[in-house]
Amino acid sequence: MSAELLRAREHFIQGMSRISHFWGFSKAMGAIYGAIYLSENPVSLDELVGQVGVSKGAVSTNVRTLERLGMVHKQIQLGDRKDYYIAETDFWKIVRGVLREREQSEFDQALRTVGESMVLVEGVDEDVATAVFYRERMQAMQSFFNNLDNLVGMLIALEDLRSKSVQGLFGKKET
Amino acid sequence: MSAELLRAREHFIQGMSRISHFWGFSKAMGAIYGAIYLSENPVSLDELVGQVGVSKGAVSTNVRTLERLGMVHKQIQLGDRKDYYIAETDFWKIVRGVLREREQSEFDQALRTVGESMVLVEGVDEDVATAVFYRERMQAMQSFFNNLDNLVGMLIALEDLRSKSVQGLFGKKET
DNA sequence: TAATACGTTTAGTATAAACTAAACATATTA
DNA sequence: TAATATGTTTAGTTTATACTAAACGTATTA
Repeated sequence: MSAELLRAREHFIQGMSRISHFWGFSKAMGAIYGAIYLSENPVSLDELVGQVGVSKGAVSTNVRTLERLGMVHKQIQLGDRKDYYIAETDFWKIVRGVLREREQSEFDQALRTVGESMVLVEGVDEDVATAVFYRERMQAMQSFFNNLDNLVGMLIALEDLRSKSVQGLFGKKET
Repeated sequence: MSAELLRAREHFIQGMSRISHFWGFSKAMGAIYGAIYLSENPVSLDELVGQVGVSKGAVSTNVRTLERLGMVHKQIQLGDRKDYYIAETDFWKIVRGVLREREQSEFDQALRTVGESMVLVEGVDEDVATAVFYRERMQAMQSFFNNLDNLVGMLIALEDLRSKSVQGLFGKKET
């Protein structure tokens, strides 16, 4: 492969690493996704080890996470014991997967914790003024998380619509 | 303050730590915000040291970040050299601030990197098939980031509307 | 001017995350 | 059955992050 293409690939993969890290995943995971994404053919684990330059163990665990998130798909080929991977290219589907897998459970946790705190404030009959204040604030916070939850739900729904070929909603700056 | 309230406060603050960490900030930052959020009166840096249980240096840097994000506001009181902090309670405003400060710059970076990679692919006249493939894939990725960018812009706009008292859009599950 | 009260910065340290190398389990082939 | 090829798990190490303790700078007071 020409030096230019190699550099382009390298640069792109670096960018994927950075984004991955930003979203709270490991850099290697982003790099691995990038490598798979820029492959015309399904990629084996050992090829990834060579291309990305991390150990087999790291590739194994990272690729498993990628699969769980629906970012790559395993492809077993007949008469070949290797696992091959291809990239999911519907990014909105990926966003849905990540939101469902991570954000939703975190949001639920947040809601639960705030709710539990509110329960703890119930039945306090000393420090009345402070208790009232706590209730108000916690209530406001809970309300926010509920709304955020709804908003994420709306986004997922919108993306579901979009994936069903309703076009034009998000295309303003499309290049 | 009663033991119940203290426990409620503690639990709430723990939750804020967790959320903070989830969003890629330090746990201490969330705890500090929680402590300020649950204070009826403006809180000084030294009070925070006592309440949250981290060092003065850590409080100093974390509270500065909180202020930069618009999550707390400094309040200087006449004839008092201490800085006091109060919590921003408009969470959508906070979301806007965080989006603007962090996500936007990251999105821009992502767009730039992908763009640069595409430039590197331009003018490759060997490996034509591969170059075409790279261009397609990178193009699709860039398109996605553009759309994401637009979507975030839409959200900020929606929240701006909401903050101008257009009600009912996000209230479905409000408690 | 010295002493005090504050917030900030810095050098060093602790901790958590993610990696490597190697052992391992399992399936396939010779 | 032994040897090989594969993916996974584990123990240990590296690295990045966030903290602590203390020095520092600056403003205020005595």
